[in-house]
Order: sequence, then C-alpha cells, then structure tokens
Amino acid sequence: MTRRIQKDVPIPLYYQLKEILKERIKSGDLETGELIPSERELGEIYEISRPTVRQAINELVSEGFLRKEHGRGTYVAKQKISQWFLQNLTSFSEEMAEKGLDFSTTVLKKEVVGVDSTLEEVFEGNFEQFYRLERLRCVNGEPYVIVTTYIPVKLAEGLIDEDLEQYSLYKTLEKKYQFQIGYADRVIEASNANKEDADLLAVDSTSAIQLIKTRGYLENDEVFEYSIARYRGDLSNFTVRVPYQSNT
Amino acid sequence: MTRRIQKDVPIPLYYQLKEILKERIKSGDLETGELIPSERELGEIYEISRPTVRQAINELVSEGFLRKEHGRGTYVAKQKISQWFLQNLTSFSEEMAEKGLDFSTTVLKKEVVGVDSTLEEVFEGNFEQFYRLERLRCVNGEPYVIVTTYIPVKLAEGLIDEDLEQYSLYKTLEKKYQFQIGYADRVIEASNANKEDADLLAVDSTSAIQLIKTRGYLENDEVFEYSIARYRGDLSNFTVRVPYQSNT
DNA sequence: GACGTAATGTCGTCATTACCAGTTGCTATA
DNA sequence: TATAGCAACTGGTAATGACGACATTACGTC
Repeated sequence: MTRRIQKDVPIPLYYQLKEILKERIKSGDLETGELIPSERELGEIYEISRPTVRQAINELVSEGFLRKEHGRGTYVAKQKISQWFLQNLTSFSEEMAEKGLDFSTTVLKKEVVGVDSTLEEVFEGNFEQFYRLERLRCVNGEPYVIVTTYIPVKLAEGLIDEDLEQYSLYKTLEKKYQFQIGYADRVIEASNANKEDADLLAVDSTSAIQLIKTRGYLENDEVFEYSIARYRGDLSNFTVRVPYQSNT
Repeated sequence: MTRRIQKDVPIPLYYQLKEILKERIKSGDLETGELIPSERELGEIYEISRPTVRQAINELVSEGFLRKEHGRGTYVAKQKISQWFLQNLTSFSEEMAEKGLDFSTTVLKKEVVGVDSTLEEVFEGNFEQFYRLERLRCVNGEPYVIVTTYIPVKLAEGLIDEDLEQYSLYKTLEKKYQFQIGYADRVIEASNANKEDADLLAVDSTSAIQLIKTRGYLENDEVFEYSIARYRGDLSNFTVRVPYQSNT
C-alpha cells in the first residue's frame, strides 16, 4: 500500500517523500488535524535518514500543509482556502483552467510606445521603447478584467506578432523568449472606474474597481514587465495567508 | 570587525549567523546583487559547519533576503519594497510606528452580539456570543480605516473593558489573554462605500473602498477573530511579493 | 582563432551520529 | 491520594563526510 521511495531514479528522496505526503493528505489518508508519524518513524518506513525526512517536512510546513509542535509532533494543517494568484504567480489562464472556468482573452490594442515618467521609474531608465498590450479577459462570458501590459521591445523583439489570445503571455515569454521569470511585486489598490473601463467591464461608471499593478522580475532581479489590471470589484476577490510575527 | 558567533550562549548558531548576515545586508556591507561568500567560506569565517550555514542561508532565501543560483553562488536579493501587512501580520499600531507616522484609534462601539449566519460559518458554530468592536483609525489626523472586529466572548472574557485606544488589540490578546496567535487568512475586495462609512472616512459616498476581511487563527488552527476593515481607497495601497511557479 | 575538454569552484542531496529541549504519562514516593 | 520526578516520547540543533550537478575558466587541440 505505502508507495515506496525509489533510490535509483534521479529524483531527490526528500522530494519523493514530499509528493507522497501531499498525496496522502489530499487523498484523505492523513486527515486534517491528525498527527502524522514522527520524523524517526517516517525515516524507518521509507528507509531514508532523518535529515532527509526533515527537509521534506520543513518544506511542507513552509508550504502550509503541515504544522509542527515541539515535543508533541507534526500535524496535518487545516487546508488553505483557495488561493488566488496573490500567493502563486501563475498565469491567468492557468488559474482559470484550474478552477474549471471558461475564459477568453481579447487583445484590444497592440502598439509600441516610448517612455513616460512611470515607465522611466519602473524600468530604471533602461529602455526606450515598450510594447503596450491592452487585453480584456472574460470569465464565463462576462467581462472580468482589463490588463495593460508594458514590456521592453529590446527584451522580446517580435512579441507583438504572437497570438496572445490563444496562448498565455507568461508561457510565451518563458518558452519562446527564454525568459527566466523569478517573481513579481504587486501593489493593490481600490479605485473608481473611468468611463472607458466601466464600459468595457459593463459596470456603472461609479463602480469600485480593484487595481493591481504588477512589476514582473526575472530571476536576476531585472524588471521585464509592468502591468496594470483593473478587476470588476463585484466579481473579484483575492485571498492571502499571513503568518504572525510577534516582535518581542 | 566581523562579529563573532558565540557558542556559549543558548542562541542557535544558525540564528546568530542569520542575524549577522541580515545586519551586514542592512548596513550595506553586503550590497544588493553582490555575491556573498560561499557556504564553505562562511563556515570557515564563523567557525561553524556547512549544514549550519545552509540552514541560515536557506531561511534568509525564503525570507527574501538572499537568492541562490546553483553552481554560481548566493547573491544579496534586491530589497523588498516596503511591505504592508499583507506579508507580515503585525498590528496596525506597529505598522504605523515603524513608518514613523502619527496615528490614533477611536473606539466607536463596544457591544456583545449573538450569532448570525456569517459568524456561524466563520467560527464553525462553536460560539454563541461575540464582542463586537468598531474602531476608527486615523493617520496624521486623517480618517484612514474603519474596522469591525468579532471575538468570541468565551475566548476573552472581559476584553470589552480593556483600553483599546491606547493598546493594540493583538498585543492585548497575546499578553493579557495568553493567545498564541498563528496566522490569518485575508480576503481582499474592492467595493463602494456605504453612507455611514463614507461619512466617517470623510469621502464622497460613491468612493471606492478597499475591503479586507480577516480571519485570525491561533497556532492550533482555531479561529479567534473575524474582522472587516474598510480602507479609504485613495489613501491605501497594499503590496505583496509573489514567487513564480512554473508548471512543467 | 574556434572549439571541445578538463579543472575547479559553486550549491544540492544524503547518510550517520550526537546531543539538546520541550511534552507527556507513568510510577514511586510522601 | 496526591505529587514530584523520572523515563520515553516528540522535534531542534549541530558536526562530519561524501558525492552529484551545474557554471565558469583556462587550456590544449584542431
């Protein structure tokens, strides 16, 4: 019954254990709040050493699957509430596909623009010309979000000719342009819609809009993207889990 | 010059190294983007073993201070942009104090209420009565956010008599009521103000409001708090850093 | 000069061993 | 009976040793 850990494949042992434990949690074999076997026991069961077990467990703890209590043991943590892209930087398409929702993307505008003061600041004056994409995304047929994206022409020459209605922007940058995407900083604001956005989103012109400004960074900390997304306030909500940091 | 690691104090070696490295980063001794000494070198310098160095470094990486590149070395990561409470669950007072801003809290209402369907769902039907606190918080004299907080009476008998204008709610729960606060789940929404809130926040009645609903959990995963905060959309913004997770 | 290769340095993985530090429950003692 | 204290768990910290995988550089060959 217990899946074995294979030592003759090039997959790290701690990683195999992680996957096994995640599987056991998802399948309900290990229930929420339940005490899991001790580190030493897991080592015996799967025939690996304790440090290896600890690496697997520590990562699962930091990912929110487990919770440790010194002297008592390790428990299966309460399942995270469905996490929006505030926790994981995945593309819109993946997010929606995972939720099993119908979605579509319409490219409203594709153009090349010069710098302005915002772009100057965001890209630290490194680039002169930018692709500016404006896209409307719908979920289940309803307008959901408008995204304006700026990407330096120098970094992705020809991007403007790609089919961005069928293929995800991030996936395209990763696969076709060999971008090594690292992380993103997001600023979240609430504001009122302007007239054009209100029309496109099919809401009243006084409606609240969830603004999310994203700076996308490569693995080497270089900014490669700046985008401004306007979500319908009445359709969107974002969740985030925050650890408590008591300062002594 | 280099601070030594003390082996005769009950502070873990890896933790001492973490503090030293953080200090060196903050002081500018180690600059952004700079390659830091290799794990083996650090081990020699501070006379500790490589696994200990690795523990310190790995935690700093997960906290965003460092960035590792396999085969190349470890770099000082670009400094995080000022992080709002979306990353660290600190209290409002601490957040503001750290920014050096003047702030004040006014308790608008203190009462005991029974369950309703929302509280039933949030607290899983575990409690009958709740303290309901309504507080207005101002920054630099300007209204900034209104917070409605629900806490089960059973968990903090007498809380209603505490001075919550001078002392932080979280700090009070921690120190006086021995709460072991674990983490929080936050849901972020944009909406329009209602009349009372608009008046209190001194904004137009059509203005956008940043809604943040928080469920506070103890270390053992029990919900101890539910709050709804309404921030002025024009004054508040929240930032969050998101790692990229490419799925193969 | 261009290219492949080897050397060397980096982080990544893993095992083994040892001891420390909280928690819990049993037991011997008062 | 009540309780202090002693195991016997748990996870936490630390050292040592070994090898693998990846990146860079220098060098030798073509």
